[in-house]
Amino acid sequence: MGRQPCCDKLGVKKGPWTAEEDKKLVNFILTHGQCCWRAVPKLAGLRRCGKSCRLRWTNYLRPDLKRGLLNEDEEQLVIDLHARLGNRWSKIAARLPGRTDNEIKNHWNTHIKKKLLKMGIDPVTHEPLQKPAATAQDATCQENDQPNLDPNQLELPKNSGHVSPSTDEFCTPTENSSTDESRSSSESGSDDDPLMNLIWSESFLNDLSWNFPGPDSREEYSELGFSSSSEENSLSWLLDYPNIGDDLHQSFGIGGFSEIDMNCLDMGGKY
DNA sequence: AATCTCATCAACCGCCCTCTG
DNA sequence: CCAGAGGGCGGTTGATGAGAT
Repeated sequence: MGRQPCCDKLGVKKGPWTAEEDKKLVNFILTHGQCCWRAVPKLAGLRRCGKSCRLRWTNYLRPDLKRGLLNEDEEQLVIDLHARLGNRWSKIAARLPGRTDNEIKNHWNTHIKKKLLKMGIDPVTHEPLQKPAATAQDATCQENDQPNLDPNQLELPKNSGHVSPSTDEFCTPTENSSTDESRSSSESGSDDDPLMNLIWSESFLNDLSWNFPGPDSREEYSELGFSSSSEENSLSWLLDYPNIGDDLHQSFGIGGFSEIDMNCLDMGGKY
């Protein structure tokens, strides 16, 4: 019998999303809410798989997403949760407001895994690594001069003596988020994300002059060659949604705008 | 300046789970 | 209870950018 593919492969576009597609998707969801994903592409005028739409929305377009690297507290939380839950990224993500399973998974694979290995901890079992002989890995571990930790008290060295996370810290990662100094300069905490700053800036919120969607400028947008690889480009059209948060809240009860998030965004009582 | 290597992350794939008729 | 449809999840891949040589 075989399972029907989730979508008709014929004519289904793949690859990076364009600003135009993003616009269509958000426009549709703002209008209709999250309904049957399978029907979304057709109704929204997208040549995409429903799954792809859902993924794009949940991982990228949702307005309640935090951007930027996980800060130390979030990282620590991820490690703790992973020790208990394993690779259940969605469950882990559920405990980190504004973070997606994909994001956490990526961060785990690129940052945390290495960090744990350096500390001599098996990232899979959270047990101390066996040391049959002095391996290259062990050599790197020694620079930490850190004894193998009890997995039940997993704690990163940087965090030892670190005060428990305050709500503010949790919401607005600061410079201390640069746990991986080598990469963080260009993409440090969400505070530095120009896109989100732009979207949630006062001037943005107060600018009532937007008219969605302008027939000229916006429509030309995707033809200018902007690709979704650039957040600024691919999402700047979101500026056309002055009440995006309200709409989302009312349309389908997005829970992401928790009180915490509201505080983080510091929108001066906008909501 | 050009090329190579590595790291990152958005997106896809396919399996599994849940819901519905 | 069963089968099929749809959604969700986790693993993997490929494009891209940054740093090293």
